Amino acid sequence: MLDTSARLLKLLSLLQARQNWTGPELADRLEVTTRTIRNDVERLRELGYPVQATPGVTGGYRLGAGANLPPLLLDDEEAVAVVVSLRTAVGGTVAGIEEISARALVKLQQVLPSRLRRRVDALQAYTVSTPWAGPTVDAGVLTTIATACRDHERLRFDYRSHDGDHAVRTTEPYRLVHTRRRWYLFAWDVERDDWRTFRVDRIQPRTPTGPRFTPRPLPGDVASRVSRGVATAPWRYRARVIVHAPAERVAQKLPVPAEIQPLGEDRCVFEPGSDNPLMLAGYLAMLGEDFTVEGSPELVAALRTLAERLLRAI
DNA sequence: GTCAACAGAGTTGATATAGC
DNA sequence: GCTATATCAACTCTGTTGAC
Repeated sequence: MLDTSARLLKLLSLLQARQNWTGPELADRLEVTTRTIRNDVERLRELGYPVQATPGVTGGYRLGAGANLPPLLLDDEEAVAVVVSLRTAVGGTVAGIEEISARALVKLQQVLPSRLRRRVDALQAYTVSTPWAGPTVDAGVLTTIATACRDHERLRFDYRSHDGDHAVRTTEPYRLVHTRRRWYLFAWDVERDDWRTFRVDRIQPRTPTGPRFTPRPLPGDVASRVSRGVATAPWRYRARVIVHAPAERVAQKLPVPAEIQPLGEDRCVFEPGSDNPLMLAGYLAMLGEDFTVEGSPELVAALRTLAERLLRAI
């Protein structure tokens, strides 16, 4: 049997690991009687931990949210994951949390056992992330949206579209999706009566949020839907491109999911887009497959420019 | 340093009560 | 019927103190 202090920590760890425990379950885990569990729960409460107890058939003990964050007991894997996440956040795409993340990181590294510190250092030393020069997202905006998602409250915000237009949108927010180094809000657009994806760095929420709404069933896999939405965003330049290769092979070479339609066994067609025709030309050149452009004189001109530049290079 | 006495804390069992 | 809460009493363990 563990001594009292060790058992209290173990009990706290169990309560943090799972939402609901019955007295007999905890007693079994800690090799004491349910009476002792009750004493220990009482001690945790005296120490400020909000242990909630529910009587009845579906009853049990659970650790509630208190006024202050209680000390968290992380196992080895969880501790490594938190440190790596904090290091990523220090140089991440959410503005305003870099310094806070660094402070939390210092605290955590101070108490990290040396065996775990070695693992974290190894991960840090042998992984490289490219610096992000794109728009960052305000942490406060992200928190406001996430809270509205959680509480099922309508969200009104000023939205700057890709062509610079400003509009006020009223949405029922559902999910925040992080893909391709950008944050997106997946929401039901109340005025357009349809699902929409919004870039969070273009959102300026109007507070307070509300009123509350009844959640709708989500239309399948939100992450995939957002990825597809990003790939088919309203680019300034779009082109219909026939690729002389099987659709499966082309799909494997594309950096983002796209709607590809097979044209027989050896050809397929898709419609890539970009705000810059030269970038679109480079993107198609890197496919490593023969292709034919239909329409889009801007893309044709960009391909010609690119081809001439490459020829001059040799 | 060792031992006994003592106090206090911790654990357990039993029982009654209340909520679901 | 199951589970948590509250109370009381008995037992065990541990730390402290004082005598030798």
